[in-house]
Amino acid sequence: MRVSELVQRSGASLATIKYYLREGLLMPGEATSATQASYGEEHLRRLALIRALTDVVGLSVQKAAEVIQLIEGPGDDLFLTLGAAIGALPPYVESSNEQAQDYPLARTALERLGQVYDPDYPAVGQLDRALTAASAAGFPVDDDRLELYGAHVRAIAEYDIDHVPEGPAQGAIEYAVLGTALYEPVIAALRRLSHQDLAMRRFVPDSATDPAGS
Amino acid sequence: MRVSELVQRSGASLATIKYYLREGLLMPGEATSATQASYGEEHLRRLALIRALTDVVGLSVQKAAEVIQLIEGPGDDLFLTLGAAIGALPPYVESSNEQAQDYPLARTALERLGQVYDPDYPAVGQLDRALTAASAAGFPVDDDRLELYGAHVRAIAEYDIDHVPEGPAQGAIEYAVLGTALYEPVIAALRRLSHQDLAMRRFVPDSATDPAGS
DNA sequence: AATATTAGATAGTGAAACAATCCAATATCA
DNA sequence: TGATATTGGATTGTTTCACTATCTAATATT
Repeated sequence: MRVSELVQRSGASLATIKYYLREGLLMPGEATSATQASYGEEHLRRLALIRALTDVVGLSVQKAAEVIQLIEGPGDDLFLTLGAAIGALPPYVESSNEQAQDYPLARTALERLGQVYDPDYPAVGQLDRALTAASAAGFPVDDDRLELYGAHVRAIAEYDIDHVPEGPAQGAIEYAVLGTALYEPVIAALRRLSHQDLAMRRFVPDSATDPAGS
Repeated sequence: MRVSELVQRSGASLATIKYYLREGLLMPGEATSATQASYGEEHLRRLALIRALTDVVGLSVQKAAEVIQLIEGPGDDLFLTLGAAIGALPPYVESSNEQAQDYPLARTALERLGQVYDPDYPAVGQLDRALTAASAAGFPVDDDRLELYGAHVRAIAEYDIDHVPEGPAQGAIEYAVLGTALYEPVIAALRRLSHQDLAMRRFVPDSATDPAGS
């Protein structure tokens, strides 16, 4: 298909597509002449991925480009590649490429959960920041909460790991990175909706049979 | 304390503090003269909250202002206030203030989970967007995954609801809004770290006693 | 009295994410 | 075959955001 059709089917404007082409998020179409190129279904899927990463996950275009580069041509070290991809996900913590950070809150939390972790893994810094921010704002995560959250999150993570597709490392990386990124908003939304469900059942008597409260 | 001390203790620059004052995120200090005002601990806490909402939760300054307004002076309808606050949280979905949306994916998902929900609640749109984006990018949420996620997320939400502080509605709103917002990054980071923990235990034999793999 | 600080107002800055325009080369259609 | 439309490639413009800087006049501090 030509660009005009890609514009129609993807919903993105021509200017936006050209921009993504320039920034390397979208691969160029197969050139058929000096002024024509043909695009395929993979371009449509890519556009959907870009919108998912930017609009839903909340990545900047540059971070989305990083993630896409990583799942396109993963390095030989699976853990390094995965770590780099996780590091690009929000909330972004600038990696201290010099001295290793201490991350005291994250460390004690992970020890309490009995979890194995690599201190250089970006998510450690992300956890520390999240715990620090919650405390500073007056909502510290106490041990009870941490343990309950940890147990249920671990069950979710186990399901994720159990369903890594077999086959080439490429597919596993893609599943790991995009599954981490794309399912997070799902989990967040489900939690918000569970809050509402529980609150309605508890505080609004007939809500179970009359959701809208009309 | 004077502004200079607030600058020191908060880590924010004077220009930034003035900006937050202008935008209504930070309440003005008590004026002691035409060119002096005194600030207290509540200003420090507020600054920490602003940074938590912007840096960690990922809100824009304007959305953070909305959230702060809502928890400062909650309306008389608890559910409306809560819905408005949730609506300001990312991923931001513009509310269709005209015709009610359909949200087919979210609807079937919530029906399968047997959850009560208000279709006007912003999280419904957020869930739909997240499910749609995941599908379009090639990672649909199948029923098994949905049910497992749903069950564990519900357990987390139950803990949240069980620990709503007693007392005035003001405190409950604040807990609900900030607990929703501030604990989400904690949950996300814990999931990422559980992935790593499980992957290491599964694929790297001695990792349980040698986390860094040194 | 000299110097420093501050509130309040206004203007400026740099990055980000496109959007618009231009040109020359090709397609497409009448 | 000629007129019109589309496209690739490059460049420039626009808008928004989150600050940052500057200025003035009044007050604090030394």
